[in-house]
Amino acid sequence: MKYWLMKSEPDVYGIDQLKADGTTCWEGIRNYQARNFMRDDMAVGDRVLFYHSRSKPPGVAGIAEITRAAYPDHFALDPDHKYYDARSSEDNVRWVMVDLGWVETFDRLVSLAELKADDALDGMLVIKKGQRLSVQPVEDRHYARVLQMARSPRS
DNA sequence: GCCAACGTTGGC
DNA sequence: GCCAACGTTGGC
Repeated sequence: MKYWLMKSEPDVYGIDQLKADGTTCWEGIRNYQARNFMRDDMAVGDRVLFYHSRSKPPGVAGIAEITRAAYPDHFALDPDHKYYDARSSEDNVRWVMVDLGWVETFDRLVSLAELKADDALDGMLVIKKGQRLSVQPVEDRHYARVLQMARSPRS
């Protein structure tokens, strides 16, 4: 099983919404690196740190899991949809999506500031300056450490 | 809301 | 294939 971090703006789609929905399709990824991770490396059962971006504060809000592996993002074919991509066609959709299922909402948000301050998370992608990738791989030990932080009081 | 950092596009 | 212009992301 692999571990990931996926970003979402809670104003748009937060972990509470995922919990309410149970599962959702993760459409609208329009970055090749993120797409390639989803298409080539994600598998059903992989665990995801669900990260709230552009919020106060930003941070990891909980856990999701991959419930369906990559399949074509058909929203790319709909001219009226915000995720329409004119370069995609029925037999060649350039973008993929996966399905996410809710697993857990942390009792407390583990903020970006905390992630940055924790020595055990050195090298984690999300804390790197200018890192905009909305789908990122997470090392096993980093994933375990974030869970540990979520389950202990803020120090 | 600002703007630095980054990815993509397209003219040449 | 270079790179300037542009659009987007996301912390602050």
